[in-house]
Amino acid sequence: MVRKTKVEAERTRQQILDAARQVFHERGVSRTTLEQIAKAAGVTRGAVYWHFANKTELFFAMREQISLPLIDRIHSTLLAEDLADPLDGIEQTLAELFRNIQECHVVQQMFEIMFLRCEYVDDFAAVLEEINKPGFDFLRNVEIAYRRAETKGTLRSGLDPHAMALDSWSFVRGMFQHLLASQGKDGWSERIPTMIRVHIALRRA
Amino acid sequence: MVRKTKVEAERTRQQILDAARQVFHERGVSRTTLEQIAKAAGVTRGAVYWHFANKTELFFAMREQISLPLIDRIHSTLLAEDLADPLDGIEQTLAELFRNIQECHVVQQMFEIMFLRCEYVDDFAAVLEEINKPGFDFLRNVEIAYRRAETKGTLRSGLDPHAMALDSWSFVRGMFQHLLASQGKDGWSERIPTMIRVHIALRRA
DNA sequence: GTATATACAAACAAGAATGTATGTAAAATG
DNA sequence: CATTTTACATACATTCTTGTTTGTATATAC
Repeated sequence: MVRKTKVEAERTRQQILDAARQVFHERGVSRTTLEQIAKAAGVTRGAVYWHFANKTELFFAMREQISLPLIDRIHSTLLAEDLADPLDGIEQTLAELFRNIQECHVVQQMFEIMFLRCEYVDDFAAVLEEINKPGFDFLRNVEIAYRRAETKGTLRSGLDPHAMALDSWSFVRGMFQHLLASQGKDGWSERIPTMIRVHIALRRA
Repeated sequence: MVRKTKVEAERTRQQILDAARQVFHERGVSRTTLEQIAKAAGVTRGAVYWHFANKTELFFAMREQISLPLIDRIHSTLLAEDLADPLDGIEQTLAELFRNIQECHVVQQMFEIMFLRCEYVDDFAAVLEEINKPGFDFLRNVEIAYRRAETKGTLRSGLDPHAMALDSWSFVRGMFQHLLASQGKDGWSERIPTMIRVHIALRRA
């Protein structure tokens, strides 16, 4: 076989990452072998071991590549500067988040791997904390948004912004679970926008 | 080695089930070997293969033994006959549900296995549907409770019982995730009763 | 243009893990 | 009391995976 140029090598690296996502999604992380990934990527295990030390490192690389950009996008929308009603900002952010998942096949696969096809033990236990971290950021920012709504008087009086943020966070995480666990069998996808609207409407003045 | 009596055999079967839960929880389902389970149960793989055909069957047996009784308990509380305010019934049911998880070590381990240490592929994909089913039952019953509250006038007017049930379901499922994923590190456990109260208060008249 | 490092493929060695087959002593059974 | 199951332990064969090692053609650096 011929030696590849640097750009070609980078492309096979990407192919391996893509193949890993596919196979992880299909067989579960623990049960996929590097051989399967290599085959799906059209290379041999040699190439995989050249680019990644082992399966764990490959998994982490695959995950970061997809989730990091996603996280950035979310926060920029949530705290957009002075909206007329911050509650609209929250509503739109949530809607956009779920739209992202439903429309982007890659993101959806990644989430399904994270929630349904990965065992968080040993090396992977660290991933859990990395998953929780953006959650905490989200929680904090949503609370800020609710607080702004309180100031502007669009939040129904008597509602505590912190408590509302906690409730919304649970709501979001639950929706995630539903959406992923239902595997698109029930009509979950279509109900989501309505559910988000109802959830926010519950706390409008 | 001596042959055991029937009751003794039943006890080793139970020991294997207990050991399986422990080891599944510690190492993740895919990564635990029957050898590890056997060792933890104080027997050999021979005993495991005698009582169960393979790891999958053992997993299913372990799961059913714990989850079935739990499901029964939930529904009986949720639709308790004519409470003054059905919303109180929902609140109490949720509180009790989470208390169950926090207090019963076995239940907690089982849920952590299901949510964080199991890959839902191939044989295990069927488990997902079994998990979803009691969820649907819960959803339906909560909706009934909300409808009763509407009739009694304790549900804030203008709120749709069905939409409220969906919101509550997401809320519960999200709390599950938080509770299990946080691994008891943050002060989640203590906040839960308050969160439940807030969630229900949002929809009181 | 030569030397060297690169980007893999191919071969190798070793250790699990699984399923099955065999052995066996004691409990059931009659 | 003789026979037959039962409830395992032990041994075996086979298959998978993994990690490493070796080989090599060719970009790339100088």
